[in-house]
Amino acid sequence: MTSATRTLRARRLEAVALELFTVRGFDHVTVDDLAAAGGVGRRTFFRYFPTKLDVVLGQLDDALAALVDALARVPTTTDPTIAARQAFLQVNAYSPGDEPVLRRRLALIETVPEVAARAAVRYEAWEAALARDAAARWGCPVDELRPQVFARVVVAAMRGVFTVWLASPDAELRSLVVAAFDDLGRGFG
Amino acid sequence: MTSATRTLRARRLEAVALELFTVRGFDHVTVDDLAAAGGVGRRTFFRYFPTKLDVVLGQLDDALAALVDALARVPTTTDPTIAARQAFLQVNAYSPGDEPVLRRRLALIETVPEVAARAAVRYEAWEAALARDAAARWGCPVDELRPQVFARVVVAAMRGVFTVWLASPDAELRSLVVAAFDDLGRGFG
DNA sequence: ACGCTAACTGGCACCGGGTGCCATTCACAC
DNA sequence: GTGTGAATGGCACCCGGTGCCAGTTAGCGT
Repeated sequence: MTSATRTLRARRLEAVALELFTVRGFDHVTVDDLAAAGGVGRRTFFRYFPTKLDVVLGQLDDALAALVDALARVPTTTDPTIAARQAFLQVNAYSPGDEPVLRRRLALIETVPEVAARAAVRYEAWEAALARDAAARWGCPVDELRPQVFARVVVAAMRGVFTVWLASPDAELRSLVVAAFDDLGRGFG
Repeated sequence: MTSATRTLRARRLEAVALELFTVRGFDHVTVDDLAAAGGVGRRTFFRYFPTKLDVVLGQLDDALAALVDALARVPTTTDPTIAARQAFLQVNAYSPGDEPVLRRRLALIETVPEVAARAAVRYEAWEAALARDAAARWGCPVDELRPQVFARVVVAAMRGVFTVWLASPDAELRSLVVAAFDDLGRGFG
């Protein structure tokens, strides 16, 4: 099987799974269901996805890679907050056609606690990347309070943005991101 | 069985479980082990703790209640950031004797991904409480961007504080909390 | 002291997610 | 064709979690 076929199957499985999840509800769909619906054996399913939960979060890793990339592109003299803002604006530049899928995904993440939990674990990698970047820009050790807090705070802000965006269909993702980062820059005092 | 006996058993189970977890590692301890070590049936174990994971997070709920309480005590005219700072300082006022236990707990939370995930779910309740409080103080709807971001950001900052505190044995928890909230108030710009 | 009731207990069978093992199949090279 | 390596998927198994139910215990009124 070529790697193109592989990602193809993965995409098929993912699409079918998301469909089933949104229709029947996450925990009323067994892995056997997913495998059968994807025309694949249960054992094979677990070779494509490490976990039932990870089907929902599929491309989060790609997004992380994109984030790291975008951060690296911002000049090292730039302030961490500005840099992070830039990076997130780039990463979240979805084409309008992708937004419905994104909405579905995020809705699942927010609705199903287990999936939310898994997402949180995934976000830790984001936090680590952001902390490293911020520490480099500030010229301080990574394990100091400031970069550690900064990194977690940025990811948290993005979560907040997604929540609000999900709740209000008319809101524009970009402007929410900008507003959130403005708050972070100015401070809440 | 009196409720006093109940919490007593729960405490015993919890203590034994934490011991086993730190010695053998979280996923090399089965629930049967925990039950047996606590001198209790497996089925009964699950009546004390809804999940193996929740054994580690035991008193987080009490802490949440304490937080809500502390927030309610701060005058409504006070700024949300100040109010949250106050509240967290109160909630995290551990007696020196409790710190070792707290350290163990937090270490487990940071080390074992599944536990971290569970903790993240628990923190959502904190975020909701903080968002409600902040919205009330700002006089805006809860579902707006600012309180939503604020709430998540505050919890994130606390997570950062715990991480740093855990990594440096000499650091004082109180001063870290203060420093983190100072950053939030001033902003990172 | 006696029995009644209600709560607590824990065994048992079961489900669903996840893994190791292994025989089979398939694509591709020679 | 034949051999080789990867992908497949069936099978048995482990573990966390739940419903069910029978046995035990604690507390109460009489």
